[in-house]
Amino acid sequence: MGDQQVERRRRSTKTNPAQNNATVNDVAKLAGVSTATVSRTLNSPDVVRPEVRERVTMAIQKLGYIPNDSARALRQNQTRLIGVVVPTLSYALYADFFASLQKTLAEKGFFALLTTSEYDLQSEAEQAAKLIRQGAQGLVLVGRLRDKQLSRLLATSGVPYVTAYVFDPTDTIGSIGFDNARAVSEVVNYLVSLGHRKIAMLTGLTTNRNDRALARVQGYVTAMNAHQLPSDEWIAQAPYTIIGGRTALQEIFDKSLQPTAIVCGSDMLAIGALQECKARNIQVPQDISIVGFDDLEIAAHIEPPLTTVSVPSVSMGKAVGERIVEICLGLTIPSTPAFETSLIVRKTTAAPRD
Amino acid sequence: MGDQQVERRRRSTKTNPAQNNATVNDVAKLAGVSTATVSRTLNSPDVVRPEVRERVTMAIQKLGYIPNDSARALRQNQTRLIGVVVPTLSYALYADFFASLQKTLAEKGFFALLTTSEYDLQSEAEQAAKLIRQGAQGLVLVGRLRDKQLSRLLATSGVPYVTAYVFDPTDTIGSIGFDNARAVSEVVNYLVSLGHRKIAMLTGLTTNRNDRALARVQGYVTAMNAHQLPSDEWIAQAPYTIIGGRTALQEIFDKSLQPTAIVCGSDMLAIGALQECKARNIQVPQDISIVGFDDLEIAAHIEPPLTTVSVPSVSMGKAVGERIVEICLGLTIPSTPAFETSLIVRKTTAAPRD
DNA sequence: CAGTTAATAACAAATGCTTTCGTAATTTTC
DNA sequence: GAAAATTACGAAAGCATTTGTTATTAACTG
Repeated sequence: MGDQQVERRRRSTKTNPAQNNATVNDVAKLAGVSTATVSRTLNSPDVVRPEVRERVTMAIQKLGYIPNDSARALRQNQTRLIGVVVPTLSYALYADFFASLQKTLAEKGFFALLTTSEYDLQSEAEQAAKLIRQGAQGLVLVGRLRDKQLSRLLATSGVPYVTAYVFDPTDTIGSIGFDNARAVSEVVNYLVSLGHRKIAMLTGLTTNRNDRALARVQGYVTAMNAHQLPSDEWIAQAPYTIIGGRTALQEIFDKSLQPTAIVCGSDMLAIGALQECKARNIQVPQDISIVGFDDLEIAAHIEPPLTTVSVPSVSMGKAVGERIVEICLGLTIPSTPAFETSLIVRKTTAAPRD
Repeated sequence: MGDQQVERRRRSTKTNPAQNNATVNDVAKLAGVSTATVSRTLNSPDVVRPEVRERVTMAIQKLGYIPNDSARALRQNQTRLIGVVVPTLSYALYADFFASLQKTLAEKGFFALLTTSEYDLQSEAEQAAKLIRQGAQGLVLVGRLRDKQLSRLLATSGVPYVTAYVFDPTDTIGSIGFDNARAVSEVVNYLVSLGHRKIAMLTGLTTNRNDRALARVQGYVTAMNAHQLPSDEWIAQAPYTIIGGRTALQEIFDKSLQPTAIVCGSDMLAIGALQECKARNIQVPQDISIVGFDDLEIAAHIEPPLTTVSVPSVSMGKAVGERIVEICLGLTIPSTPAFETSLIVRKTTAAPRD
């Protein structure tokens, strides 16, 4: 049997030319130990004699050895990659959420693979599928409403996931968020307590089945009903942008409705509404009260400072990060209660005239 | 020789309990072919007979087989992971940049591993090191000023990288950005042409060696010198926040300086300056002109709309994505010229009084 | 129809690391 | 001082792929 070709093909497939190349084998050879010992010096230094450890460390230094994580991942079945799909990064809320999440993951030795869905559930499903294929060990998603395909994939692949920004009392392990509906209801209650009766709502697009937006509308409708106030006509939709806020408010006015207060599904909508009022010479809060949602940095700094609902993006990001890591590591998992939002009253709300 | 223990330890190390498990082997068995054929149906379908291909595809379907990317990465030495370190995500500029970059990478089949440095070069170095260890095939960094350690690591590891937001004419391959200094010089020139002589500058923190901020200050100083105007005293630093802008402007006023125009290193600083002026009953632009930098969405929508410098974050993100992929794939690489910024004149600039 | 060629698929090696098992060396125990 | 226990290290298997080489079959040629 000719086995003389064993050594023939060495280092044949080198996609990346200038890549670092030292392997655990090179280190072992240089340090005069076995690869097992090199691995141990790296992963459980305490079980290798200081003297040997030193030698190995020197060799690593000298060769500029960097462990190949693909190999480690393959062997340990552990990529330490968490896939994250957020609607967008252009909205500060999600950017902050992700920043917090990423920081938490980093502390645990995990990495975030970030993609955006642009508020499209089908795109979300595609992104998630790609992330799983790429080796994501766990997934973080925003919202609980999702594409059928994705539901199936999550089930069949068995990849654990955590959802953020909505709270599902039936899943206190995998959902971390707050009660969007209740938060908006409280806003409505506050406005009613101020004396408002004609309250409009500006919401983000619900056509693409955005469950956060949907829940906020729901909260508005519920509260209005509870106060026996009309709501159906008083709702306008637009994208979560300043322009969106302006056009949505125009739409309300175009129906000849005369709201004394406007509840917005996001601060950007509220800022747009504020501008539209300014353009029409409507005084805020004297003529119209406006309430935002999210409490972005800018909200406190516009004129007049915006009354809004503060959302715990940062603590949610942290909690989500901890949770998904716990699940991936198979640790025992305490259930998480809903996070709380809080109404931040600034200068865009007041009692209606007379 | 006893080799009866070969089969003893099977499937022993299973870190992740509920993970998908079908391997290429299972698929091969079910389809009645070899693993090689399964691999080929996936990667070069044209070389396998349609009939067989069909059988394999069915088996893949049936088992819900998802290729293990760690194994593929190991074998091909190709992780398709690009590490990205940006200063922060809380600033919309970088969020938009990343969004564009990520989208471009996704189109090429690559993924972004995102971390933030919080404007700290040492942290940047640490993040980059982690990313390389995690298997990043290429790196995207912001700015060209970096920690000594990181420079060394980049050199020894041979991991290719691209820098963004600054342009280095000596490296038209690895640097993609614009001329920060010139952009600010043009702002100064514009203000001088309007008749301004007392021009202050509000800059981001330069103490942590932020080369974008540094270059912007440099551009201000150069232009002021060219016009034989004083500049040294007229500079104040603060973090890139609204509050930062307010305190920085206060600092200027506290020196009893009476600027008629203020150049800001970012829109957030400009918005802060604007607020400070409002608080002091200073009219903008009648009493003081203010110019921002970045052209965030909000800039066009505050009152009065902000004159600012538009930065090509999105096209830069796209170019960076294409470039780093080209490099990783070893493609031929055209050099990139500097991107252009443009001054967007809105309502916060005017000629000074008399 | 024998012989060459082309097309497919199987075999088996190789990727870099971790980890089990075994053993040699050292320490502890009675 | 011999037996037992402990410690430190090496040999080699195994993780799930890809891929160069070889074997098989089918097609084609003169």
